Amino acid sequence: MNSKFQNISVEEIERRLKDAGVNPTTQRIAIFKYILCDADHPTADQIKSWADKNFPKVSLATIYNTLNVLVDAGLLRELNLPESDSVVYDKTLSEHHHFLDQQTGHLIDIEGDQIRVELKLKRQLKISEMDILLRGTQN
Amino acid sequence: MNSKFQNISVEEIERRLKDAGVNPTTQRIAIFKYILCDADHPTADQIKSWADKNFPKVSLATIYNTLNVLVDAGLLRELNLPESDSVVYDKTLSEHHHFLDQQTGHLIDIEGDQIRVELKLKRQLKISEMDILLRGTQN
DNA sequence: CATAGAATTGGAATAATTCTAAACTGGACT
DNA sequence: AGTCCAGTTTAGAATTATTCCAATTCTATG
Repeated sequence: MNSKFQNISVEEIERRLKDAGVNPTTQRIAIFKYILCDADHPTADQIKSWADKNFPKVSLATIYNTLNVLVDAGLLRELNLPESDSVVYDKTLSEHHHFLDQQTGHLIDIEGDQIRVELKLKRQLKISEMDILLRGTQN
Repeated sequence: MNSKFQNISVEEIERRLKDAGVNPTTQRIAIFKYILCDADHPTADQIKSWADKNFPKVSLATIYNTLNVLVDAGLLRELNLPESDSVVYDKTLSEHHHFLDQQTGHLIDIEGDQIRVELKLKRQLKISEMDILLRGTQN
């Protein structure tokens, strides 16, 4: 159920791109499908490595362009973890947080319903977003 | 009480450095004092700008060296916020989190006692650290 | 099928940080 | 005071992720 590796048809990918107002080009479809179906919080470089094995040519610039387009369209989120120099891309759009396994470096999504936060702020703050990063180990 | 700008004597700074096993050189004392007394979540570049006005010469490499030494000694923490390309340094060592004012870009410490988190994790995870970043606006 | 606007490309540019090798400092021992 | 040495500082080169740029290639539409 919670499988990271899904099978989504090219048609479905195209439809999602169009619905989000993104022109579904060959490169965008391929990159988006890879992220949705095969990858797990990939970096631009990991996407590039994968692309090099599966396409005649996709330039790194196109990968960055595409990722930015997808993020701007709300189809992906970018995550900037302190422990990595590279941005990783997150296909999960529902409210969620993250757990980083300090032994393996593996990043796991934690759905929003698994964390309840109670704020007792002294200041008058209007909170619009909240990022939580848990660190630790898995048994 | 919650003042960001404190007055701590050079002797006290030296003592803290020594206690943490850090050789209290002129540059380290100056930089550490600046962070503790005058700065608010500064970046290396901001420290460099300040240093340029107050010293004949402090190289940027020394600033980075010093910051790394202080972080390794547990005298500072580094924060890597998604919205900035640069690391910022945090003098507050007690458990706390952060609020980022999306209008001003200002970063505010939120003490640990103002946030209560209840975890209902499905997986068996042993949590050792938790970073929370709130975003929003101030009234 | 012509064409304009969008997408892609390779390579140069940028920016934060680290690396390197040389020069400098300051305390310990004469 | 003079020498020595480990630790520190320095300037500048190197690294790395990402963006920029100008030129080329697609693609949808008339």
